[in-house]
Amino acid sequence: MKSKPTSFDIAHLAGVSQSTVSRALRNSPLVNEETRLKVQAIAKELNYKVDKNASNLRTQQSATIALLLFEDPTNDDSLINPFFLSMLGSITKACSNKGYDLLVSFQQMNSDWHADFEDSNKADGLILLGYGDYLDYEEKLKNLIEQQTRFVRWGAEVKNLPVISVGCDNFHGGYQITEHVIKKGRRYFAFLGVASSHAPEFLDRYLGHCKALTNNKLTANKSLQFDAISTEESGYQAAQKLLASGEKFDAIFAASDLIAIGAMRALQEQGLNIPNDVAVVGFDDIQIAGCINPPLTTAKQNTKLAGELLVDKLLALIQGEDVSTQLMPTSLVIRKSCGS
Amino acid sequence: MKSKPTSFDIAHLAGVSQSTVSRALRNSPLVNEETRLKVQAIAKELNYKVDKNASNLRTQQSATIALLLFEDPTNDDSLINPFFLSMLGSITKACSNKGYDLLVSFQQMNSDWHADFEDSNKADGLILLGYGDYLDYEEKLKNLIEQQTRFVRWGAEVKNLPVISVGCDNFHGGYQITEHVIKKGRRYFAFLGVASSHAPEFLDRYLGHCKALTNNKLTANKSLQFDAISTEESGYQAAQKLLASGEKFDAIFAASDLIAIGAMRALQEQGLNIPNDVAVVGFDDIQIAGCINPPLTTAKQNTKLAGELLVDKLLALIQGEDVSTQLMPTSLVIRKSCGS
DNA sequence: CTGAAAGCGCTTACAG
DNA sequence: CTGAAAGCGCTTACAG
Repeated sequence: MKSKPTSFDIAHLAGVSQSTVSRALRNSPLVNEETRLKVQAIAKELNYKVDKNASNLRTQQSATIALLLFEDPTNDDSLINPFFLSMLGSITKACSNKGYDLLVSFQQMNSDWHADFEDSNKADGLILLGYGDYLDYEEKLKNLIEQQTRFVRWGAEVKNLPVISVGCDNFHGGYQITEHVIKKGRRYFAFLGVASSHAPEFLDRYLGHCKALTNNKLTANKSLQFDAISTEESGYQAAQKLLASGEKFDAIFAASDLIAIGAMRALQEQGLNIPNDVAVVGFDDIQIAGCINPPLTTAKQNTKLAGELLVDKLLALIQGEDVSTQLMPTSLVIRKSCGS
Repeated sequence: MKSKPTSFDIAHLAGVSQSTVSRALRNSPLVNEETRLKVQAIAKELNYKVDKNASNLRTQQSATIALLLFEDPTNDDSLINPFFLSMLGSITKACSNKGYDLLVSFQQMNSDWHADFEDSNKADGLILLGYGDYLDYEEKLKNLIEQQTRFVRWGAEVKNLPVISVGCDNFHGGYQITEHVIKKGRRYFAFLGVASSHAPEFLDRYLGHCKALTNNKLTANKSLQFDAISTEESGYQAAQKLLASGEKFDAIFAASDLIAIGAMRALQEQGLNIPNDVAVVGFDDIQIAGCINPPLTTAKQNTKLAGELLVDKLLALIQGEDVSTQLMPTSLVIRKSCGS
């Protein structure tokens, strides 16, 4: 196994200095055309590649972004939430379009996040993506800020902290989808999802939901709100509690598609027809949403755009530009689960 | 913005040499307990992190694995195939369990794969994952071997090349699922999927399928095989060709779940009942498979195990150990689409 | 147990 | 346009 060629090997073969090789390979205008071509030809022949560790060490940057994907530890699925998986795909693509590498690492929300700091060392910046108890999370954000780590995150806007977020307009999304179902004639809405400051995104969806109700002269009944985190199982359990409560309802707004899917399973097990007996709507528009029976009406979050925005903003931040938080609109995807 | 502390800063503060700092931080047994604790305390206080570029340059390794995810360019979905997304998740988790970072990059199957070589420079090894025309792909494998790149790949065994693969026993999976449907009383099987050396995995599934037919005294009718790549749309189109062909069939074996889902859409649009009129089975067991209507019977590929095996084998390879190709069994997941 | 020193492979001011 | 040289921040033989 011959060892990898270095720029000195090429210099030797080309009969020039190592400095010139380095310049030629970087397409420096200082280098004579002829010399450059000669050097590049030899480099190609030897299959030479610049050692990134050396060049990064020298230039003090890495052309690498780290993605921190964290999850609520109460979710013991070995599967990652499909919504975040979709974000992961879109971020990966956006990075490669920008010529950046992407370092991916998983974190438990309740862990020490040692890795984030380590990663911040191998990467020029961080993208934070995941879910879990927001109050735990906020603590970690403060740490990152203190470390002067450059990062952006997916989620609701953070008040009182200098953090760049990209997220969806959860309030408006919740408003819009609720209003749609109201127009279909439903009156008694249950909400499945944590609606507290522990889950700001869900809370915003809930507040939009409530606003739509009151604007339409309906009352938001707090006894029809049941906590759930974003898993199918949690949605199933929340729907069972709802059914056991004896409360009257003809519509369910689930804070995420996964919750909606679990709720639908619970309802169908009870012999209830969706949407005739109960309309069900979700949030996210994960890929499964269109394939289940009945297909799920939902508020779509544009993951492709989201990934691009996150990467663009982080790169701008790294360049030292001014960057601001951005809310994206959601779009209503009407399928059969809501009665039309 | 203060610059990052180095080991010299710590040495200065601790009143020891920089060498000792380095040793202390690496928990070298050579260092006095007391000195070590002192150094580590200061490092923690300054929020010092070892510069990976420097240490990697010095040690000539990176504790990083690169994942090359490539796709057939004919698939213009912005979404990644859910099966590979699931593999991505499992590989990411397996890497972090082993203390390795994962660099993810997308490649177009028809591109030059420049990045693979570049990545091989930032990473200790490569994992190849994706689909596309196998014949194009083989050429690239030869290049990698020539570069003496250490890599493992997901897929069918490669003959005549020294390549480590981890894959499923596609032949047996195809056999098993076909036999199950035969036992349900079906006699006329269509196969949707490319069945040629351009797609070795699909071909193996097809061959297993044919073997099950002949072992059960049925004939594999080549006019009931329709090409499809692994997308919903391609499955939809293949099923339409099947319907238009006028051939008689009471069962479809789709080479992947995505193809099956597209085929089901085509059948249902024609008013055909699944499974009463036509049994449909797929391959992979992607997450959607259990949620569609009717739920899809399929041959499950264990992505969690696959990710772990890929990472384990690559790390063994990096350690210079002997590693061999491995086939994993698939497991039959029986749902309603096949008539039971 | 500790320190002085070499060197990993680059990039880039500096001098010509 | 080119070369000699410094230096990025570590790790680790070598000497004590």
